[in-house]
Amino acid sequence: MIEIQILRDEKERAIMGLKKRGFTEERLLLVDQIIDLDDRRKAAQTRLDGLLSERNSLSEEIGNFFKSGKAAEANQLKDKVQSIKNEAETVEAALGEIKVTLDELLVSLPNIPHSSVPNGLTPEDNVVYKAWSKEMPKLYAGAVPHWELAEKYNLIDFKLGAFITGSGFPLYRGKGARLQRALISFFLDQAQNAGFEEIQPPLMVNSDSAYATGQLPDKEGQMYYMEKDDLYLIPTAEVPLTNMFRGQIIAESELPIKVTGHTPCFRREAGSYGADVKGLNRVHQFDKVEIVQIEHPDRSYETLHKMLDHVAQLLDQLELPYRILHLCGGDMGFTSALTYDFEVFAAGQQRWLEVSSVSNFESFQANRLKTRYKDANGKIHLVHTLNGSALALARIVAALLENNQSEEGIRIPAALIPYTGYDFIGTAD
RNA sequence: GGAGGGGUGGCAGAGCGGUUGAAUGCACCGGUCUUGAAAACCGGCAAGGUGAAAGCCUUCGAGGGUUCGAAUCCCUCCUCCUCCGCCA
Repeated sequence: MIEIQILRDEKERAIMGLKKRGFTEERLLLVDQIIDLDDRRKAAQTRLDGLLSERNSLSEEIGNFFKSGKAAEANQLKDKVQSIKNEAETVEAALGEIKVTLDELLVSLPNIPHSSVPNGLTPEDNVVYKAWSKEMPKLYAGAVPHWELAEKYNLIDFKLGAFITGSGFPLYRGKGARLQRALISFFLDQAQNAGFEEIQPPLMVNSDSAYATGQLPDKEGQMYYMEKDDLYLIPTAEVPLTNMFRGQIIAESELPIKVTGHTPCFRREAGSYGADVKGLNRVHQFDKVEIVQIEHPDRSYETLHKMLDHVAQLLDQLELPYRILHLCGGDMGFTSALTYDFEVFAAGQQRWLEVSSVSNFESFQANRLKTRYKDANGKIHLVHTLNGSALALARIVAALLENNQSEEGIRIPAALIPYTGYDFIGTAD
């Protein structure tokens, strides 16, 4: 949720930013509506406060009258208080309505894109921030996509997963399952080396948490929901990891706070179809290691780039060709101010697959989370929150299998061998 | 799932209808003292809204109710602890 103060103080920047997200002139009126509504909120609040103040002092007087045995005077004042209360009730109801409307409008407003965010509305408008300059993998003539490799070497059973649960729920087995475990351990170790504290969070969250990080109400349909318990299955570890800090006031000296965690991620992905959803390209359940930082506003962009370096280094170690995209205004998530996507080239399909998304949310999430820090002067400000995938497994596995295939089998990159315990997947397995 | 007892400031812990936003202690910050530190002493120390400020208002797990007035009484929910049952 955007800070109203930003709309007031930096209205021009806000308008410019929202235009990048494809806001029409008509929708831009929202900004003025919000400011106007906030003015009305203040006026109503001031009036209510005045009435309550009056009520409080009269109540005190009544107390004093009773104490000194002047019941008649006390009862007289009671009538006066009653009329004040009636008025206060009316004002309070009006104020309540204003607040509800204001909140609805605010919640519908996405984050203001950073000034560097490219113009454009569709994924085609994303700008390549860092291209792959080295060699692309050269495959032999009989190379195939990962779903065929998975079947050939008995690594992943999509049919069995579909039988047990439904499509989009792969079942990993043998060396396939071991590869999953290896990647998770590798990613977590790397994150730990980079100073992130390892967390194992709950995999279901309540609506307060989903709301605070922006999954609700924006992406309600994206999440699996358990009605009986009013809980959501997490679509990413970002939700529980960021909510660790909901409502907290952190000492400035403790920033940045860095946490990481591996979790399965559950996504309904309603409405997807075609080649996009083949094999591991898009599934309902996949594993991911997420990195989250709570950072001082002055340093958040510097930190964002450090996170970029961290992800890049992981891909280097896995020997996967990748590129970094600077997402355009229209393709960025609702809560993000600046997002870089990492795409890995999957040679068996000859296509780029998104494996990581690294974002700075500035104070947008923090505003809903009410996560703040106290500066040296004792002043309290909202923190900035950032997160990134480091990394998402399913598509990494896809690229790993496809790019390292040969007639004999699949080679495992050196960095991973200590974790897999094997260096090759062959037909003999 | 059943029975009982709790949820108050960063922590501990009073308050149980009328200057209680909240005693007291610890922690923390500033000062005095000291060569320095500790101790001792003095002072400060919740958040949000509004306002230039003084101030005013709100908040004692959450929501609702009673009352002129609620941290204090009533109802609902959440949560924690103890005991019983079940269980990886």
